[in-house]
Amino acid sequence: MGDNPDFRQHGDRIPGVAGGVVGRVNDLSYEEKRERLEELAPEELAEIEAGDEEDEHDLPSLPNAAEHEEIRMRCAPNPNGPWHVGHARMPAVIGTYRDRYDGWFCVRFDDTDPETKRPDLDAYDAILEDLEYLGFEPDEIYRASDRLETYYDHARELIELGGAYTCSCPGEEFSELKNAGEPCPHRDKDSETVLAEFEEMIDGEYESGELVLRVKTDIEHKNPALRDWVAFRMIDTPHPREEASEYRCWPMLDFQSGVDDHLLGITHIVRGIDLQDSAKRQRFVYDYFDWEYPEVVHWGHVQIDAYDVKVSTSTIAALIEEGELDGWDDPSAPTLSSLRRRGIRGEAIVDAMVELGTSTSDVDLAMSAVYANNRELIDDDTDRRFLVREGNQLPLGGSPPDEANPPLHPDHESRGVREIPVGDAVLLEPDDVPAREERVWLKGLGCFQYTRDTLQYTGEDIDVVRDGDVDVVHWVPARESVPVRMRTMDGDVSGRAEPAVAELEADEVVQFERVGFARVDRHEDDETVAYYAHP
RNA sequence: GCUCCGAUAGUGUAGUCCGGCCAAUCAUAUUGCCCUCUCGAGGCAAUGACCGGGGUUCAAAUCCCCGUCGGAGCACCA
Repeated sequence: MGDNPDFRQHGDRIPGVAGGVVGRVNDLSYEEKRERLEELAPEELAEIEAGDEEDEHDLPSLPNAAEHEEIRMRCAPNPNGPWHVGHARMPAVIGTYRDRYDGWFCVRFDDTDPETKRPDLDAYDAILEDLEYLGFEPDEIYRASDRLETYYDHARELIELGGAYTCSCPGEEFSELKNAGEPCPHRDKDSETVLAEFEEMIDGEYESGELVLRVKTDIEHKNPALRDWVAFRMIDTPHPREEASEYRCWPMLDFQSGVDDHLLGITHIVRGIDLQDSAKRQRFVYDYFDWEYPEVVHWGHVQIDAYDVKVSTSTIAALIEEGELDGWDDPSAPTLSSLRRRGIRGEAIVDAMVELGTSTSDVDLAMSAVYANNRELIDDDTDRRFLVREGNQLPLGGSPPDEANPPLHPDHESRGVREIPVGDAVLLEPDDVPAREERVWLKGLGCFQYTRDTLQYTGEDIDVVRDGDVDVVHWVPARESVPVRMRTMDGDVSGRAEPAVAELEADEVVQFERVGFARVDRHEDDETVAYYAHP
């Protein structure tokens, strides 16, 4: 139409004409379409078929991936506690990219604040365990607190390049100058003085707040967030790691992370929008050193539905401290260790995180998506068992069989059947107790009518269920069942299970029929403890 | 106040760069039906979205402008 403006007045007929053609094309088989396209436009076909491979990935391609010999990424957690569900996003995404590009990723603990974000010594290993649970093994592990000398060396070099200055302005005063776009009096110091003062910082000759090293950026930059930011500051509190406890002069994230990303050969940085300006800040350092900045992907925050507690390490820690939660793996804690204890596979979480993509807007993760993934992973392998929660006891009459033999898995009869002794009374969940004179089908056992306070065995065959007149319910023998405490997100539920549950291996995941999936946690003297996963 | 981002069904996502049956993809969710000795699994179906307003154009989810809403940074936190 650009070539033939005369056609424009007939533009509204395009849908009619194109529609017919599209209709005819849609009627062709896949092979016919492919053949026809090969005749008309082989290069288009090639593009489409390349695209087909692309479509198998849930994540968008990494920017300029082809230009790098090896895709190298890092996961840079602050070890201030075990991971919550939201933390799974980073390993899920970069681990998925690593597999896709045959790349590399490391875990680098950015533990450079011994005070405000004080590292928790147990968290280093806890995080690595969480990572293993998710199914990833890092190619390398680093701790920033091992690398202080490297950061100092680069700071010295930066000072010699005239890219940094020591500054003793109180924070508030500097902030005012900065917001006005005015340099502070320390900005023009010669580099010998700066270097000497920086060495004194390293030697611990200043106290917290007395002197910082700033990167000289552009004091009039239109974005105030980028103006002369702090690279090193003094911290009086010793680092909890023995190896790092003597250091007092600590780099800020933007300096440490910027230097490390270069030294580790990181090609792609994935991080949250809270660090949107980090790349812009770090670029000033990169420019001084004449380094090339990695590609950056930013994503928004993840909210997770289904949890009452706020998903943040410090909030969870506080709730544990107050006794609101039993620990990091309490069933209602939004942590990875909790999901693991509930029998949810790390893979289910990873898949859900990958499905979220890498959009810069904030996203909500629906736990139902994780549950759906997990159900798909485990359903086929999971044996069925009966658990009756807060059961009502009902005597049996009419000489029912001594033993019931429901299958371990309805879709796999070859796995065999369970052997559940019946006895002279059963427990039913309150909602399942039939009305007077009504019938109910006890799964794997038979049909019963509720008459004169007893369940009378009627001996009818399964057709009564197929006719739709009789509800099918789960049950346990009143006497030979075993006590179970099932821990759920909404609190503990007591119940009784078929006897074999007392013999299950810890860690086995079962489906309590009509209740949901749960993981057997342990057997205590008087009860079995299970953790509920999901319906 | 200054500076950056972003906005497609309940949720997430594809499409946006390069406008053209996009009366919009897929998954999940919810509901109904079929199947099943589970409320699980499987099958089928329904529900449900381009933030608003202008502009450009024969044609706008897509490009431009203005709003609105949301997020982020302006830390000696990460």
